[in-house]
Amino acid sequence: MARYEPKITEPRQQARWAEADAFSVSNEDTGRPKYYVLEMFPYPSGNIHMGHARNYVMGDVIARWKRAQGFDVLHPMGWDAFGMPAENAAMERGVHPGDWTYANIETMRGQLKLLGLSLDWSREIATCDPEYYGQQQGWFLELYKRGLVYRKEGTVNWDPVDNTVLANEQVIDGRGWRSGALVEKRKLTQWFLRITDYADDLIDGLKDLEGRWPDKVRLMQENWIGRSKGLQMKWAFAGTAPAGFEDGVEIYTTRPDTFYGASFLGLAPDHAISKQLADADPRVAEFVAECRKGGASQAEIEQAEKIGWDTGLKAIHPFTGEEVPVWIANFILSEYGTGAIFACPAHDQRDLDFARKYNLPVKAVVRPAEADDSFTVDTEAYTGPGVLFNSDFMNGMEIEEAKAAAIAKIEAAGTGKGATIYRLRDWGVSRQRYWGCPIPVIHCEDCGVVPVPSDQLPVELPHDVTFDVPGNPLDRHATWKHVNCPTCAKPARRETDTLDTFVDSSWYFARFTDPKAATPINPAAAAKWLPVDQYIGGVEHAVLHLLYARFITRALSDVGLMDVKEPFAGLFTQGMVVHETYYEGHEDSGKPRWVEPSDVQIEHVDGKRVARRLSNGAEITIGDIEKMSKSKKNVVAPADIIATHGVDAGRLFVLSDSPPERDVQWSAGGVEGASRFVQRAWAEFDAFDASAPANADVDASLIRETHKTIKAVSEGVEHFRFNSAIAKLYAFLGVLKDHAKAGGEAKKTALSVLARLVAPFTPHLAEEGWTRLGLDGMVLDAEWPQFDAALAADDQVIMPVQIGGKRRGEVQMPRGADNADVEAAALANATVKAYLEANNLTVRKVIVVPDRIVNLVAN
RNA sequence: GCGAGCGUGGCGAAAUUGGUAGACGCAACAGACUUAAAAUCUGUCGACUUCGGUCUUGCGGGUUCGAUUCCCGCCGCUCGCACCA
Repeated sequence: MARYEPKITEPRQQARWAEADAFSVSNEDTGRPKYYVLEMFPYPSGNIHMGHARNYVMGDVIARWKRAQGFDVLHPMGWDAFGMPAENAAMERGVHPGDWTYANIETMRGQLKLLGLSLDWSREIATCDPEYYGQQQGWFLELYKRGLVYRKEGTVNWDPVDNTVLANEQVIDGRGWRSGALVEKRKLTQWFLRITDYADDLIDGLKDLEGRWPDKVRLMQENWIGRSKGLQMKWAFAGTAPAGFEDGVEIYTTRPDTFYGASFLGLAPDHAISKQLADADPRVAEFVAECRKGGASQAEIEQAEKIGWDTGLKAIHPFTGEEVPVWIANFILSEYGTGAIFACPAHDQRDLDFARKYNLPVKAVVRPAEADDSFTVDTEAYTGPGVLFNSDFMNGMEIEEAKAAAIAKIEAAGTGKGATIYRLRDWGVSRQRYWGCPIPVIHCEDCGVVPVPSDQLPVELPHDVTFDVPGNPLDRHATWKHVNCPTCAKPARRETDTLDTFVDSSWYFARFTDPKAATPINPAAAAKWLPVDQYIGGVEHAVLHLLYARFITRALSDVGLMDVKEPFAGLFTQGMVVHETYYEGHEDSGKPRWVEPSDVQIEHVDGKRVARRLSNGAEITIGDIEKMSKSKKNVVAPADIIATHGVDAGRLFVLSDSPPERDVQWSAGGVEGASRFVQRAWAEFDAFDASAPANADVDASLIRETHKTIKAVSEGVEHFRFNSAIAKLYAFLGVLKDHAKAGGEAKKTALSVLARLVAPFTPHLAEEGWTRLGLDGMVLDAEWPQFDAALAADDQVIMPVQIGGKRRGEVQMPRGADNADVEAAALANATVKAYLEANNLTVRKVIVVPDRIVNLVAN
């Protein structure tokens, strides 16, 4: 028997698919239902790694499976091609970012094609292509016209390593999401997109995604948007008010029920009043400066002590008329709410810590239902449910009731009103970088901000730029920014900021529906294909890309460019590919020398795993299992696996070992197991003998097993349980082996089912098997097999007999047997009888779960 | 601190309306084939056992005829947010 040679068969089948142009899909109506499956497109960093491979293979399984079910499947691929690494390469190696990017795309496209993915390459796009970003500039100006884009001076997050501004979503633990540098605050005039206009809709829309998006991602978005309902109101000052605050100071609270526990007013150090006082008094200025010192990292915030400054100002309590002091406090954020609060120490831990430190009053106004009015608070604020007391008109009310009453009273007085505020900030999209989409506006001294006329789009990046000094190459380019104003023709200045690359990826899925359209989006094509039915990618984009894309989809629909609300009807977040690490030296000493897996051999000594370097035999340390990364050298390249085991084995392994949402641990043994599967499956196809006679007994059993397998694999694929589906396929191979004597139609059907069921996972093997069976055409065009429910279940079932919940015997019964018959059989069972007698038990009750189990309750 | 998820053999894991715990794979061990090794094939593979059984899904309780699954309380790990009023 010939060994299966992936090196020969895989290129052969890929050539057949290419010859047939099998994966190009038309926008014409075919009468078939549509299905759009998309994986998050890659940044062209240089190589396709195992993480990419797992992601795209998952998408390919879905795409091939849906195709077999008769759908028109759109499965495109492109490149998220703008971004900092290209500029870093330019700085380090003197190559042009564009040249570097396009060379990487070339390499990676070749690597992707090796994977045998059912991709429609005719729709390929790269976001750095002027054809793409020019259309992006087009819709950007549409949003500008509608007021969804604006420019303002504000405090922004400045990444001192990448020399650019970052959006809030891109700052993690106070550090740049890409560079890891500590982010600084700077005042700059920047472009913003009004994502906050959509805050409510973005939260409310999450409900419709229930069941199709992971709960975790929906929750993260909800928390990120951070909607809270409360009261915004002014507190008047007693005596002289700060200039401009004669009406009082505006505060925000979610706990208006605790008004009577108010102890002081707190202002953020950046609040306008704080600044005014700081300008007048150097001691205040010094205090404010002190507040700014604390960093933004976790540890620093946890340790940061609450500090305050008594301004000497007094504010008037809106209900009691009493005067309360006004403090500047470091724990109050200027960016949230109004940057000012009223503090109720008894029911807020931060306020309490502060009040205890500065000896401010602590008055409890909410008590647990079971406590009485003597309830007080010591060092722990009471934030639980309860009843109001010490609160005049609110006494006896529950918290929610009291909130409503307090808001109503303030609204009646006209000093404030109920308000909903959000944690979400508008999206700052200006980047002071070269390799991005130019913001298509011109600054004219006379006319102000002037959009570039549409007939002058795209605004293309200049090619001749230098990276020898820090800063924005566009800004220092000799000629590019000097243009004449489109309105008055006077000399003017082109905007030199480029757009955040997350803008590029916020609409690419729509562009894929007609990537050559003369407008950003072809409405008919978008209507045909959108939303994306199944989107697959990493969970790290839960509040970045996935939130931005939902926003842009809504915005583009609102300006009439398409008509879609949610871009991704279904989302799946897949786990990473991880690998053991190996090193010489001590990790603790800071200088581990990482060793590549290809240079490592694992031995078993006294039952323990010991690693040795192949090259010199030295014993080395086995480190943690971590995400594959170049820095730790625990990388296995897809191309190497393909060369040694073939694509199909690699595809099978990344899906077989762990549930798709969990990390999968790459192992040499694991992929060898997958490779064995491919060989064994081929052996079954290859052993097929069309002339072998039918064999009634064996065939009947094989038919049953075949239908069971169809059922299990179909359900596994449907519910993203690829590992379970593959386990069933392994088991089916065992069945085929056990039924070696089967013949005739039953055998042929079983094998043709095997070919179709493995096709999403190991498509090349499937085609080879299909051809070997003498079947026409390609598996690719074959229908997904259907199972017969009656045949997918055994006609005889083994039912365990439990006594008191412990298994004591079993009876074999026909499927669907009457409970009475089952009970009789169980009681008549010799083993069961013997046990009952030996333990002197009498059966009191019998529970029969049809086709499952019998439980005898006895004593 | 707040929120969410997870915890099952030596390892990755199955067991989705409460019904035979450990499917399938890896590793390991034994055997066959081989001059030998690899590959391949066959078998064993949760723990203890007086071979009758007993115990076993992080720990402790509870509900139930029956719990990996539901409830309560701990312990541990992972992820997200983090002074958000």
